[in-house]
Amino acid sequence: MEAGEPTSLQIEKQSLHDQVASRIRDLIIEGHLEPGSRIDEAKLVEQLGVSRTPFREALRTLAAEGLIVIRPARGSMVRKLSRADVFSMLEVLAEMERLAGRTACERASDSEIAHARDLHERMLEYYRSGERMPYYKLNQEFHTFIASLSRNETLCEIQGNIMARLKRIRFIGNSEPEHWRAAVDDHEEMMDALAARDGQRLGDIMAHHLSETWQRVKNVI
Amino acid sequence: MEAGEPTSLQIEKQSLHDQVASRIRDLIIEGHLEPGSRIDEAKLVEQLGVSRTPFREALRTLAAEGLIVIRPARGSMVRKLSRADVFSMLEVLAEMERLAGRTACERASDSEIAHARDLHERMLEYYRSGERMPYYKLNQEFHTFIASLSRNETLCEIQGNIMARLKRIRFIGNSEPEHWRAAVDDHEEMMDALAARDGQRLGDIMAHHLSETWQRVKNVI
DNA sequence: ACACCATATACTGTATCCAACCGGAATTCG
DNA sequence: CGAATTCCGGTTGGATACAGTATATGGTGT
Repeated sequence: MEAGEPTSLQIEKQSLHDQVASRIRDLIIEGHLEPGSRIDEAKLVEQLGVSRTPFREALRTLAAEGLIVIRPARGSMVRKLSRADVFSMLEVLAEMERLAGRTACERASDSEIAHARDLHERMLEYYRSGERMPYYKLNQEFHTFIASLSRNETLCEIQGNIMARLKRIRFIGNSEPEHWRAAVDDHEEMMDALAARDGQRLGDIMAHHLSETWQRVKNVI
Repeated sequence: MEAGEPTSLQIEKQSLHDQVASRIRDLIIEGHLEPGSRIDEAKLVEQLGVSRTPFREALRTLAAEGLIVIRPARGSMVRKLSRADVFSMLEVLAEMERLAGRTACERASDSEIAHARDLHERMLEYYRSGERMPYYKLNQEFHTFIASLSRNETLCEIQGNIMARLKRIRFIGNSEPEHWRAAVDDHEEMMDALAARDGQRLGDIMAHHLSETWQRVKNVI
């Protein structure tokens, strides 16, 4: 959701609660805060070296983003995703990516498509050398980039939000070799469709890609 | 502070910032706070009779929802939607409703479809008697209900969020009689498709319905 | 007239206090 | 002896006062 514009010359005059929110987001995504675990306000405030006010503001933000749950007078906890939660997110995300794929083919410039190709090539290398983590990072970037080609701000925002919520789970997902291979094949097809500017096909592949993710992931939860 | 939903026996143990957030949300949606206008923290705090702490937490929530914009050290303002913003939201919303329509046909019970029919009939009456406001309210409820039939929590959440952002604009939208009539016709078709459990068709109509909304609205912004 | 500086007016962040509430433990009663 | 009630500790929620800082405004000097 944040991660805004590195392009603009804007001074990153982020307010403290934004920084705190980003920090906690990372802690959650990277697994330093277990899903379902209580968030000890006093302890985290101590660790981060900020006072309670901006910290609590940050918690409200994360709650609105759906990353944590706040129960009045009982503190907040990292949101634990149920099977149904994950399925519903993937179902929505699939349609988001379908839309992104369809419109990207209409709205992207040639150089942007070339850049997508470049990202894809680099992912291929990481796949061949079996480096999961860099592949995973690039994968995120690839999907985010395709979304941006839709020129649809709202779509980017929602896609980013859902991906943030699912990050840890998706990472777990492609641990098995054959799954990983299938994912890479999908990406190959995506690049074909994008190069041919076949929006319908690209959208279908991207949606299908996520239904495969569900197959991958559903037994792990 | 009339909260409004006495529907379930749910304990109304809402924390203060939630109440404040709802209150401000209503102020924005009902137009008491103009888009683009600065939000005078001190004044609103005074009016609402709360202190700054829950108020600012509420602002953070609304910012995460996209209803207001907070610029560090320069205060917050009601988000002003550009043409592109509205288009992007409608484009996303259309896909959301398409998904809702498609899956609703698979997952809804007969009695739920009957309830949708009931909502539709009541809307028809308001249409015939020309009562815009009650029609509008029921219209919101109708679309929200269809979304709920998808059994997809995430979809409901996002659809609700986008609808909240667009509420004022959509209300402006159907001021012209012929547009209103077209909208009613769409709803008639929706009910047909839902009754026939033709998910593809229902999804298409609902998406098309929103592209009409864009045609309605685009000149007003 | 324009530029620059000083002051005023916010908004942001901190610290502290008190009240309300949840959960568990101890006590009491059946 | 078991169960319900009560009490208490710890945590969260809300209010307020205060300090720091950035923006904006207005005035002054060239």
